[in-house]
Amino acid sequence: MGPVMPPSKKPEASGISVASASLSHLYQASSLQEAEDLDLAFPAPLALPLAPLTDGAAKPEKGTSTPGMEDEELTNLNWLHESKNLLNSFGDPVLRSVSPVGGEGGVAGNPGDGDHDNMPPSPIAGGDLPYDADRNPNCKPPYSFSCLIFMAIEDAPSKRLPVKEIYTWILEQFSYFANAPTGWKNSVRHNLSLNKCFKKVDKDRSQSIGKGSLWCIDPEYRQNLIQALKKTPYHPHAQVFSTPPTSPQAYQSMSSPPLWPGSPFFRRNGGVLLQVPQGVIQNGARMMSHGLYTGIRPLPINPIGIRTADDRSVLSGGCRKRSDSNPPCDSPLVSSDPKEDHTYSTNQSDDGSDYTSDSSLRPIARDVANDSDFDYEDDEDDKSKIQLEIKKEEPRDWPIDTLDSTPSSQQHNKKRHHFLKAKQRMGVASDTLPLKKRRAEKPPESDDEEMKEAAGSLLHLAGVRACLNNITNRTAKGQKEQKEPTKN
DNA sequence: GACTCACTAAACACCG
DNA sequence: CCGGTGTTTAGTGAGT
Repeated sequence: MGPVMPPSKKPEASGISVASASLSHLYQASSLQEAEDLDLAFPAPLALPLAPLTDGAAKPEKGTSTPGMEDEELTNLNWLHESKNLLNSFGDPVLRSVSPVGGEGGVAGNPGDGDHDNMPPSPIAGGDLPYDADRNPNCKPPYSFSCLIFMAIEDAPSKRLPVKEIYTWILEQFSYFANAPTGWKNSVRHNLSLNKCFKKVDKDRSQSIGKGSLWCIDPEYRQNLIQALKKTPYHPHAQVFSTPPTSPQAYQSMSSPPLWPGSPFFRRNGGVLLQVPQGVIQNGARMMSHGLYTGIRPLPINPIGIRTADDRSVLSGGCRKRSDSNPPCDSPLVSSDPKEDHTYSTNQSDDGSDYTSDSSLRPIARDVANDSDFDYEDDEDDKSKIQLEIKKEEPRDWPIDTLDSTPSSQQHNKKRHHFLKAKQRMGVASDTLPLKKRRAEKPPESDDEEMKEAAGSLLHLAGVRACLNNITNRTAKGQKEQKEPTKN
């Protein structure tokens, strides 16, 4: 059922330090069940009853929590757990054979797009129909290659994979590629080479993986990939946001679960991806995480299904790889140079700013990654470390609208505009402005509160406020009890 | 229409 | 020599 790691070698640490206690357990849990057996995954209780899990995974019991976790983490894991429940209600095939989201533009595009007729056509290329994994087992994954590679690598215990195993992982997770011509492999290699997010690890002499190198995620851009991943697989149901279901049951009856939080990759990793940038957590996800309806994802500002420039830039701009030499961070690996540019990747963020060449503009991931020898694998509590680091170096203007992508909807366009107006009223730079400009325009201290308000405005516009209030009231007590007394 | 982005295709070099 | 891997360039389609 769940994703299966290729029966391959899992190279031990060569270039990279490995193994954190908690996080590595999360990573190494080969299944959700295992992760939960370790009491690591989805530790936060839910305040409201959810449908029973269908995969047999134990639902965290009310009142239990993972010691040492921050409340934000807990609340986000709440969100994760909710998502997991939701996803479980849809079954695994959904995760493996999802339809493209948000039209053709940009989403793993091509085999299946028009001119490549030997590919199975995308059954719902327009993104207007709910995907149906049963009926369309070979529909195109909604993930870009960047995301696919990212997931593959992240899914590996060592966080490094040779390209061949990346192929394998993708094939195992998405049957779509089994029937696809091998061109996608070229795309994978192309992406590995050009995308800054991916770095080549110098092969350990002792390792005999055959040809090629190991590839890993550049910690500097990991957050970008996470962002990209979060927004990529989203199902095109505008009503998810416009008219939130009034009950968990209603929500679960919806045919458009958020894929990302419950993806095999995500489940395997026990919610690690919830380490979203602080701006997201504080301004949106945190609020939303009190809700039960994971379909109402944090700050669904984007018109659903539309991959905006912001969206795309997360994949490319922040994650661009320069062709040769050197890593900017202390990452052990490597063969990329964020100081150079590339034709395919201009290394611009959504705004056109180049935060690879301007360290001050780099996303938080940089700070996390560059913080001495930060390695998301090697610290005992690196998970919380990440949270803490993110807290410290919040990318204030981490585009909030990078959270979602589902098919375009006028309603959501309107909401987005409302939100932008709200932000403007509050003096917050529009997220449509280039990152540099936004940073320049923003008052350094107040934006957090402003963003919270903006988030609130948006949520209100999205019609989820009432829902939130309900949930918050109901869960406030329980969450209070869960919080660790010492934070930060 | 310009620009940006993700992607495919192809060519080429390198290596085991 | 062959095949896999990695890099680079060109071109396309889509969104902004």
